[in-house]
Amino acid sequence: MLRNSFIFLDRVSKRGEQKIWEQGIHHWQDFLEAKKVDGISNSLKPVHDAKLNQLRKQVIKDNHEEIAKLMPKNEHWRLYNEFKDEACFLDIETSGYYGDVTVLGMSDGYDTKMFVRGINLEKNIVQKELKKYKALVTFNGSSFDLPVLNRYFNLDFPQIHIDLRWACKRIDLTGGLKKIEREMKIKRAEEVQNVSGEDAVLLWRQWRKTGNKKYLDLLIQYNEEDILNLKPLAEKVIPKVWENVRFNKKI
DNA sequence: TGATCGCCGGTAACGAGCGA
DNA sequence: TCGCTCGTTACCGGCGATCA
Repeated sequence: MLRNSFIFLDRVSKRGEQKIWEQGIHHWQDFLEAKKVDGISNSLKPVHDAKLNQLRKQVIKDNHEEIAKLMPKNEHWRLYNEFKDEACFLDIETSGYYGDVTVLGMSDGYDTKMFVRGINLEKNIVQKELKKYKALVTFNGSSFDLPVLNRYFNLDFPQIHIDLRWACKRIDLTGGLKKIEREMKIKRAEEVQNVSGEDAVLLWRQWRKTGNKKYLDLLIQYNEEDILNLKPLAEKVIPKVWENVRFNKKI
């Protein structure tokens, strides 16, 4: 997917990328070997060649931070296959509209780690955990989770960031994570099937008020379900988005 | 090589929609 | 309800293709 992409080249739009593919140039190597590419001026071709070589080097070095900078943010989903084994599926709960972070869940797709305010949700612990990953996968994280975490902990996120909300939208999947999960037939544990983001706020308040651990456990389970479902969602959605882009079904 | 024309990308403004 | 980002649209400037 990554090595078939040309979208990161200056003055190459989605339509421009289609035109490159239509000329039989499907791979970076094809582009580098071509003496002339229609739609690319002779003066721009060496500039693009240099950028492709630069990106190729960063891929060989596995330098995810540089790759993240070179690829437009809204096209980071194209890096999923390259980095899915080093990706962190992440979701947060807060105490209200853009309030304090109460629960932070991270998963590598197999194991989950939960961080709870007042227990183990501390900047240095979170920072250390985040550093293990080269990519972050969220739902609406670019608008919510990452800005909130940034404000709460003053953290930077140099990783590749794949926001599944926008990947879903490209294949006409809208309406929030829970609705999309149902449409994609991704199951959620019965106990938290009817829990919403607003309920998560209430669960936190109940836990703080009563000290009854059942509220906290349910909140943690809800967050855990969110992050565990992000992986199957990415696995289902990203190949479909690529198919749309690659075969010009919808760009 | 220079002139012309048309297309395409960049940018700004605004709206939509999602999270808790 | 608030804050945020992305998508859409319109406009403008620049680039590329073509021709003489």
